[in-house]
Amino acid sequence: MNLDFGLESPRGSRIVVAMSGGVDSSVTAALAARTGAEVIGVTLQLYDHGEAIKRSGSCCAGQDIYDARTVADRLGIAHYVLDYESRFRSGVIDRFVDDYARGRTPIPCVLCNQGVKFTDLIAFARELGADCLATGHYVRRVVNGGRVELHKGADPRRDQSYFLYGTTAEQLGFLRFPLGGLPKPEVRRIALETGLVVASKPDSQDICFVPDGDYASLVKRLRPDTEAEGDIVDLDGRLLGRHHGVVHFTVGQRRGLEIGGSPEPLYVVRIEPESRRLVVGPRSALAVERMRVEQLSWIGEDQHEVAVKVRSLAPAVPARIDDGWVRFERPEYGVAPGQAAVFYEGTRVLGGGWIAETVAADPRVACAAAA
RNA sequence: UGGGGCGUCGCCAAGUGGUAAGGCACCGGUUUUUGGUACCGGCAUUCGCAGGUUCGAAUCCUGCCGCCCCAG
Repeated sequence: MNLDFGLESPRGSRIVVAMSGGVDSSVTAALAARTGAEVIGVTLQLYDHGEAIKRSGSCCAGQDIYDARTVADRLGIAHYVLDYESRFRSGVIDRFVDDYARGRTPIPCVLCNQGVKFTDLIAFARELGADCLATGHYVRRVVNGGRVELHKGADPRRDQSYFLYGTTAEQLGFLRFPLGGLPKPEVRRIALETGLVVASKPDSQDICFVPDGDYASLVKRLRPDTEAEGDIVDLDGRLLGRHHGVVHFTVGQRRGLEIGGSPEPLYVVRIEPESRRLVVGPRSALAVERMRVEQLSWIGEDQHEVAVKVRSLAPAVPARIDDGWVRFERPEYGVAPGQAAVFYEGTRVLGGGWIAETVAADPRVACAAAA
């Protein structure tokens, strides 16, 4: 286990640890403390004073902040709580909501990591005179010659590299991910051995700022227009039914259409926010042959032949990048605008960007899109 | 109110005397630091209604109701 955090001499160094109040970041703090370095835990208060207080296992609010503090006390390290609510609101929640209003499918975790967590928190850590910022992400930072690389976490079921593709080389130089080489059970074991109160706390899941997974309520509250009803049509434009707001749907989605009677399942093929129309079709209509990716960011050099992930859980598939367009070697299913495309070479993260538009493999669908 | 056809779960639909397939939808679970997907499980004591025949009917008979088509 790499316990020196990549520091010349841990003793005498200062490590800031981002503590969410969960098991992973708590163990990260524990490992940092073991090095003998001076460790400062920082917890970001990101949203919602009231509602999340009783809810545990979310991240960065109420009970979780309390848990982080308890762990910090246990470890005998300093602990700060930073109020980042307003920037989280504008940098993550507002964009999340706007994406839905535009018929796209947002992925807030990427924005949160790139903005609030890394940009802002790194700046704060530097102000504190820290030598590095450690987080509990399951990714690996590999120093290869003079170059710092970002790799997938060793535990394939835990890998979080998809959410971190936007990390810059400069940020990577300052970051440390001590859990990247560990399997989750080992992390829990360390938590138990260290006597952390969060040792058996459930893994967080869903969107952290959305209580009980009901993201639609939040979006509807902030953008009432997203709950306007609309038509559900097939690939030929025939009316099949009505829906209760585009906010409830994402490209590739099957459930919730409430349209029965067809011999095979129907999936959302396209969302047209202006007309509030939902175009649905069979699974074959979901096949995408290429997609346009915006705001490309590269950790290393850019490349053309890559493996690309279009969602967090999905094997990376071979593709070729040309001028902002990514062509899949084989059609990929359920590619939703608004999601991230992340490029890999083996376990190494090359970079990524936002999926802006897709071109269906089935010419019928492409035609319908043009119409 | 002449002729023909049909009425089985929310939708589509098998089953024509032996004790209600399947698909879609829906619901639940599993998986999961995004949304979704996928997978597993649940889902008609009852076949438009009422009688009758039979050991036994969704399946046969009679009547009624409803819908569709073709003619007028």
